[in-house]
Amino acid sequence: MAYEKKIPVDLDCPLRLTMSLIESKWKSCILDELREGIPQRPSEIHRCLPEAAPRVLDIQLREMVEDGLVVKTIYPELPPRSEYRITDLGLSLIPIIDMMLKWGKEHFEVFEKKYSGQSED
Amino acid sequence: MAYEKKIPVDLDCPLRLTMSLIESKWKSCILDELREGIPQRPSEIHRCLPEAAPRVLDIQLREMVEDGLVVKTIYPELPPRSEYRITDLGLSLIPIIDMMLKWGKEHFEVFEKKYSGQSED
DNA sequence: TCATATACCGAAAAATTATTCGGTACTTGA
DNA sequence: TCAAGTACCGAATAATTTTTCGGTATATGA
Repeated sequence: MAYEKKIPVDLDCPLRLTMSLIESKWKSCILDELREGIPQRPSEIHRCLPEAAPRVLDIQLREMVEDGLVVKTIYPELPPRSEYRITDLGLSLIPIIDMMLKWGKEHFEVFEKKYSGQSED
Repeated sequence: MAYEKKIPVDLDCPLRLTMSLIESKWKSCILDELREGIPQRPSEIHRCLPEAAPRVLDIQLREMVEDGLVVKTIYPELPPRSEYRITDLGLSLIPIIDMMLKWGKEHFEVFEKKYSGQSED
């Protein structure tokens, strides 16, 4: 595991279970990236999400493999090559991702105004 | 604001905008609690979510007020009384909460097995 | 030879979020 | 008078997550 948790995930709450799989900073974006089912190399994912530190994507992709949301294929070549592909389990989260995407687009302006003067202190 | 962020929320990504409103540990549960539209006092919310530290609920409720997901009514009485009620904006997130609730219930067993030996180290 | 690209990892630092503790102020009921 | 309940808040601490930095190893092209 990437991060050792001292407090276990609360499995009694279905809401928190679902959240725990997608709440990390880039996981929802990764799922959105892989949604078409086309396998992508880590370097491609990095380029699609340039604001994310490559190390975080590594870590979050590995967690998503552990959670069964994506699968990883390693090709024994040099220079090294590997690919990540979304699984059926990962695909089953896409409707949720879509609703969040839709909601975010619809309510954009409200928060654009609200947080326009964010980092001035 | 409760926690001062040094890195601003990425408003360019609708997904991350939506996530930022609900990803805190108890916000989705609070929305689920208030979904019926019945105003609830902080102490009632605390009792409904006994695993949450009261202080966190205070902070997250305040953030949700700032984000316009709930409204707070303070009654100028003694002992003090106040109530939180979900807004239309908050209600518009309920379909997303519902899908996550549904997904979590449907995929429970997989993760129950996977994380059964979590806190043994 | 040297820079760049590939994929990955460990360790430390920084940032964020959650928790605990103690305090304010006033009321009711034992 | 004292305990408990109400609603808060500040500050310190703990836990978690993200970021940065440097390193491994090999291949290609300038």
